[in-house]
Amino acid sequence: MHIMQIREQLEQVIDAAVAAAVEDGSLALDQAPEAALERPRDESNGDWASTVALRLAKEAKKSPRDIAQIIVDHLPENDMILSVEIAGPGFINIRLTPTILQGIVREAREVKEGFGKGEIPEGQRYVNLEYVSANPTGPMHVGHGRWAALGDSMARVMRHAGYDVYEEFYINDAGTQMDLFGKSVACRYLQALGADIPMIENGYGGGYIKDIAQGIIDRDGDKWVNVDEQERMEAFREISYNEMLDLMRDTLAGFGNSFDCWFSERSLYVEGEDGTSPVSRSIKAMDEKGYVYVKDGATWFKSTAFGDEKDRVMIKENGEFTYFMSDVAYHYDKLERGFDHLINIWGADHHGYIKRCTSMLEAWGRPGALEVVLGQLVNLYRDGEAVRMSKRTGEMVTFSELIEEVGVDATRYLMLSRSSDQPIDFDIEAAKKKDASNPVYYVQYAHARICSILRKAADPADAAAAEAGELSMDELAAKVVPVSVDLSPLTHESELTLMRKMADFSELVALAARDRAPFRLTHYSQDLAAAFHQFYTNCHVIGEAPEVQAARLALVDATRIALATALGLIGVSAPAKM
RNA sequence: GCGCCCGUGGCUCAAUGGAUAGAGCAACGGACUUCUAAUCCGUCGGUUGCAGGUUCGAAUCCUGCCGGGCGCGCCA
Repeated sequence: MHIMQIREQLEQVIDAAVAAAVEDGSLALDQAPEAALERPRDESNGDWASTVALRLAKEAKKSPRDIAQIIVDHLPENDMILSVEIAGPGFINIRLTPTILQGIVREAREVKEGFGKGEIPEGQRYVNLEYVSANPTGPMHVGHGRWAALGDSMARVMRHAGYDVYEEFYINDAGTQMDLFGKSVACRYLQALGADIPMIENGYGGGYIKDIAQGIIDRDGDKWVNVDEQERMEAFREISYNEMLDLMRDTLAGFGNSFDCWFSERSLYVEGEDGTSPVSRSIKAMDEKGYVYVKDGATWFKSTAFGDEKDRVMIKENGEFTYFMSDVAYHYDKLERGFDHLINIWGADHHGYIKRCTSMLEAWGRPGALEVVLGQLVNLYRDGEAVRMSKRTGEMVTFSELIEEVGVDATRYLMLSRSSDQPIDFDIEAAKKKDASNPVYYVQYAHARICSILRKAADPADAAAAEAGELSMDELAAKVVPVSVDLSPLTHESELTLMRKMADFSELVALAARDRAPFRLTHYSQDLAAAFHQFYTNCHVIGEAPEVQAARLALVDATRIALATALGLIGVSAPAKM
């Protein structure tokens, strides 16, 4: 039986019991209630519990415990339920037969990395997920690292749950900031070649600007000194832009991100053969609905029509476009590209920007199409001391430096281990520790232990092949124990606990996807690892009676698959050895 | 001032409106001649910021305070 079916089948059993009770007059109800099944937090309260009796008390005019007893008395025959008991104020606690739980082991081994996959109807929508979108005027900071981890994991989790997700990086390569960037580099260039000039106002002060300038000197020498100022700025702007973009691509690729698209803001202003651009088309579409007007020489979007606190300027009095104009065109372009749903991950400091953006989608007749996930910021510490994050003084720790020092796995795990609406205090020294205080190693260690068992149980030649990388763990496991092995020996309490935890996986993935909350996977992977470590302590595998050893090997392998899949969804590696 | 987010053991965090609020770290005490001790077991630790309200039931929902973070441009 498939995991997702357990809940559904239990619901049917409860529904049938209620219907039977109504049928013979033991319960008086106007309409059929929900089965109200949940997973009790405390295992001693069973595998599943229904609160239906508690909810029905008022309508049925009986005490919850009496109702529960009536429902239990009417439960139909079935092969899933081992035992039922009424507890507390009227909970109906259900314990599943070991056979049902053992089915999880077989399923995991059959579907492997597809374990826990879902197909929710909502997921049929084509989702555009835009995140990081750092300005190409400097290296990424650690906050961007959090969005990189969050966005990537959200995409993975949502895909696993059945969504069709397209990952996009928006490059803010238009506007005055880019010019300032080019001017800043030009300034450092001239200074390095002996010019006694001050840094421009509002220029970029980071040390990397000097590095870029020095790179230009190394390549081109002083050939830009006597060039027209505007021409020099533009040339330097483009050189620096490409250098920064390459840097970001490298950093993100090294972190495990893979964007389907790097979208250039500039492209929004480019006219096609028909003489229109996303900018012109987006305004036109808005205008046709009556939400555009001109006042004081500027062109406005009437966002107050949708509850925004004030209308927003798209084209300034002087004819320049605002940053907001780009976003109007950008979101319109996404719709034109056929996305059904848009998700943007933004830093919490952008929350004041949300209303005007959701308003534009409403103006185009697509209310609700834009969803903004706000992430709180990252506070960096080193041994408890706050690390200053000043871009101006160049004192900041960049994202790539952080990855280099802490490592991808630990960085990802820690970045994802808190809900995105909570700020993270990220301590670099704590993150580097490879001991019990660092949960990522706890989880990975469980996986490594499993692989070790499988190698030990295997033919020495196969084990050697696996260590040499010639045989995958899936292949090794298949040789060690067949999928069809008899699982009935798996009845030890530690084994049941482990299987119950695995049975939670698909619902957890669906929840994490629905709530855009990949942090649940970190908690889940820790729980699963804990269940395995306990099993490991309590149940020996190799050297047990043949049928017990075989069944336990299957269980161990299923755990490996579940752990590797869970870690994979947060982008953390599952090492075969530690 | 207005708006958004957040207050849970000493620390870091959990808990689709459910049962006795759970884990880990730290502290203390145990467990390796046996598949990896990066592990396991136990003890200690709480008026869920405060006060009301909603209901069979509230850390969770509503209102008001207190405290913290962020935002309120024809900037990007």
